[in-house]
Amino acid sequence: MEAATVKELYAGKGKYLHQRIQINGWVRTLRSSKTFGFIELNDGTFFSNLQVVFDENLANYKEVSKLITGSAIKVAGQLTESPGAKQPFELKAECIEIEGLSAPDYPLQKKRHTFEYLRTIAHLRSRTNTFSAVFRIRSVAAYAIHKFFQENGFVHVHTPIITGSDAEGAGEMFRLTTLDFDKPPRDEKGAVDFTKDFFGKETNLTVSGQLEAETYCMAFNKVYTFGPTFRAENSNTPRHAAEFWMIEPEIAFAGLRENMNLAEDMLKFIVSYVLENTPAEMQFLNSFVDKSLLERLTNIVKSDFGHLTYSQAVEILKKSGEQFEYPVAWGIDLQTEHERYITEKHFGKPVFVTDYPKEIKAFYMRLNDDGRTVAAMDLLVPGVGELVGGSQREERLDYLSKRMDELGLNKEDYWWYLDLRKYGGVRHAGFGLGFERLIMYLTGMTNIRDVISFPRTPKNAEF
RNA sequence: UCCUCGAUAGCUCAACGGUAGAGCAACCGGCUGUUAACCGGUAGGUUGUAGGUUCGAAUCCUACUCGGGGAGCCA
Repeated sequence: MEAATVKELYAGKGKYLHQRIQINGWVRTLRSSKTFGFIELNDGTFFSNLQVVFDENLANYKEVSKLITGSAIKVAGQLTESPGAKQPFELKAECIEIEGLSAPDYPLQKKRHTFEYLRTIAHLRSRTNTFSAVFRIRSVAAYAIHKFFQENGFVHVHTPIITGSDAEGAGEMFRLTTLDFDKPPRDEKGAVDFTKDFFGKETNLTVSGQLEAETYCMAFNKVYTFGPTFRAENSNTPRHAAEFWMIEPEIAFAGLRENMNLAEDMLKFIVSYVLENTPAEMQFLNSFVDKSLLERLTNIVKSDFGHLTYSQAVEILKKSGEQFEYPVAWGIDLQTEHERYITEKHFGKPVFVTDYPKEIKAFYMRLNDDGRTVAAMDLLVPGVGELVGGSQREERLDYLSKRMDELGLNKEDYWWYLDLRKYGGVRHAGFGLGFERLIMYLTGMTNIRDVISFPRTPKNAEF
């Protein structure tokens, strides 16, 4: 008999009822009495479990009734309507084959565990309801992202993970080397001689694929990257990880307005797609993790995102009458508390803040006509804060060169980036979306370590 | 990195200067429709680590390690 899946049983709408089937899965919990018992079986294909009923007619009744949580079994029997209220059908076992026993010290109980404890058993936590929901949603969301961009004419670019430029300007980098740490080769000045290293120069793990993506944007018009990113910042917060995934679209012949429209369309598409395709998971998270999750996500799809400039945001904050811990003044970057006020209290929905002072933004952002702000945009969302950061890029070679000089950047390191402005450079724009922050937003999980399978954070690279 | 709170049985917690306990899990037994099943029993501990104060420390003090929350950096 070929094995069916629990997903098929739920999708089959009665097709399997009163049929003999086989299901392979893992015991989530077991309740037994003298002559019969129940097993909650999860086969990994679906969020919900299948209730298996077994009785003393089984040849191995005694062994089955003593199965420890986590054990793997194969069950053959007839699918019937269930008299119990909590499940539409159940499997009357005729034969249960024990495929892999679990040990008595199995660390997962049917009781609720703290997320902190589950992080210490990250190799097993995917067997819990919450992590089963989170990681299926993560998978579906990743698919939705590719679907959105592919269906809108974007080309997916795999930008390098190893980068030779040490000046991408987005934070501390992890150095990559094959040199012997105990006795590295030295040059005549006594410094480490990286010309003897694997690549013949200093190399690091990427902190952003944006600059490389821009080069492909000038060939394909619309491109996106979706890959891992590494930051060696000593950030100890629920929102930062040393290894995370980013989505970075880049569009040609487009400015800030098109950029914001793209971000809004993309976000709405992903949210709708996830809501539509993982209803059981969303319902569970809404009940046990974040009671306002469904309302918030539905609201996202329906509402038009807010728009205001940085200057307007500063005015609103000044007039708000709120007591902020940090002062509000034009020219200073918005603090987390300021961003939260704007998106959560003043607007109550996602908001684009645009046109920041050039001093607090990156060198590649396009200078506005006022000469003191750049065409930048941050998307702030309730609960998570900054979800998207982007800008129109400076396509004018003279402006870009001048700005790099002002900031003391070595233009030789960026020769290929500057070439883009020389050979048919056009208006273009793009943004970066932190994938894990999106997953946090989609699931209601409040710690980034709980939306990454094996999170890497300062002092933690277990597994 | 800074501020702050915490660490006691496998898990979740209690004991707040005077003999370390409970629920769940595990193990043994009972129970004919359970669903965080229920009922009875057994076993389980150098109280995060290292010092100090005290007749006596899980409890008070110091340092360190790890974890939570907040901040910075950012996505």
